[in-house]
Amino acid sequence: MGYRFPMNQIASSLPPSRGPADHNVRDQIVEAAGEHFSHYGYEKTTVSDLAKAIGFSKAYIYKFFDSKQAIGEAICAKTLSAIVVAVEEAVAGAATPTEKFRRMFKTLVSTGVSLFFNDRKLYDIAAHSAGEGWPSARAYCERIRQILTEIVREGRESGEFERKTPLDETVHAIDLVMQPYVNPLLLQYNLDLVEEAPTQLSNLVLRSLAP
Amino acid sequence: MGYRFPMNQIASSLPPSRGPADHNVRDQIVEAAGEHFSHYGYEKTTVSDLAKAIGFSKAYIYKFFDSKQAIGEAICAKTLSAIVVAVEEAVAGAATPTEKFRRMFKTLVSTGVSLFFNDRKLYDIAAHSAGEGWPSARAYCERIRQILTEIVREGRESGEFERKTPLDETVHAIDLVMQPYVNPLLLQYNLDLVEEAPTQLSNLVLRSLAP
DNA sequence: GCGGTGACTAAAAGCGACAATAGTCACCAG
DNA sequence: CTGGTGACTATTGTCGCTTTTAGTCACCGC
Repeated sequence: MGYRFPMNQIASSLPPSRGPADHNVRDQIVEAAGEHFSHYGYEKTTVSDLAKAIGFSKAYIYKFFDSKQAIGEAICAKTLSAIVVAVEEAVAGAATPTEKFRRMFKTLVSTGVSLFFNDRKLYDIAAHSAGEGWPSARAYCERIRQILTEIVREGRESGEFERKTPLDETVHAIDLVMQPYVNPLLLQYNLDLVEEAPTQLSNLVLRSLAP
Repeated sequence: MGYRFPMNQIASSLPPSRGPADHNVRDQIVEAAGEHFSHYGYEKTTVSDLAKAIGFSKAYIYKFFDSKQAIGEAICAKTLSAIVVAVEEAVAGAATPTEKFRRMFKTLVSTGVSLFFNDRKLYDIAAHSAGEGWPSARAYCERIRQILTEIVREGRESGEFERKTPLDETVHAIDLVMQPYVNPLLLQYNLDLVEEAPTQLSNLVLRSLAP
């Protein structure tokens, strides 16, 4: 039996869903939710709306999801996954760890901001998710940290970055620096810094990584 | 004629007040506001409450302040000044620029957090102020940046910090790093990081400043 | 003029009745 | 046993109304 989520999707540690994992109807729900949430927002779409959209009763939806929030989580995970994918692609296209880090940071911010402006409703879900510490948001931050760790590790191995400080500590500190731009909840308060921050902070971080 | 605010107070660039600058009644208003806001919060205290507390009519208060918000600003400025003073003292007690920076960051966070837990009502005003970009909050951030600039400048002169990158840029980047812990609006979202962040981030910043 | 106010208004907060919604459950069809 | 639902409830949101509240102004006593 396959895992509950498709490959590059962010998997919640404790999936708050029920019913069969891969089921046509489940996908239909997620799809309908994606459109409705994106159009009318999380609050303004009722579970009945989703039921109507896929031609089933509201009660049937609860065979697949524990709660409306669980549906929100699924959408949120999908949204955040898109950012992760963008970051992964940007990183893959860079040659050196230094460049990887720069691109990672920049892509992270720019996709986040673009989500904010082009898909505000979905962004709001993500922000809310981060604020409440939902698994989807946690998993997202965790994934970003992993990518970061990989970059730093690679940089250390190639001798491009210093090797004195403990890896975990370094990564954690850099993570703290990026946090205000990674976390959707915080990003919205830093929109005015979004132009300068990635470059300036990348410079600072990279200086701190110099061997 | 003296300036509108006592020496180590944060002065708004465009003082949104009216009436004589140093007037007994003005001080009484500020004092009463300090107590009421701190006790019952900004929203729950009415201007009439303040008037009653000092034994004058509500209308008279508006001879000294443009609006309730202006009174809020005064209180906010006072509150934030206290943080600045704490930071200045901590910095003054340190020998090297490195140590000054460490203490600055640490004091900033710890006084901010202590404000959050011990004077929540006042903290909320400060957070609101920062969110709305009131002059008092701007001035506070500006003052923090000045102190930071001074430390970096001193460190550069003494050869403790690198001198290659432009001073402004360096300071700005460090400022960005500290922002989530300086800005009361942001600090409240980072309370769980408050233990580790100052040390970890200080380490990172200082590594980036190494000559 | 200076120190001070009550009476007014426009806008917003508070409130209670009512409607919409999340979530459950017993039950039905094949 | 799988696939599916209508009818129910407890909670939450919303709407219109009343009360408060920020802010003004003309005016008073000295």
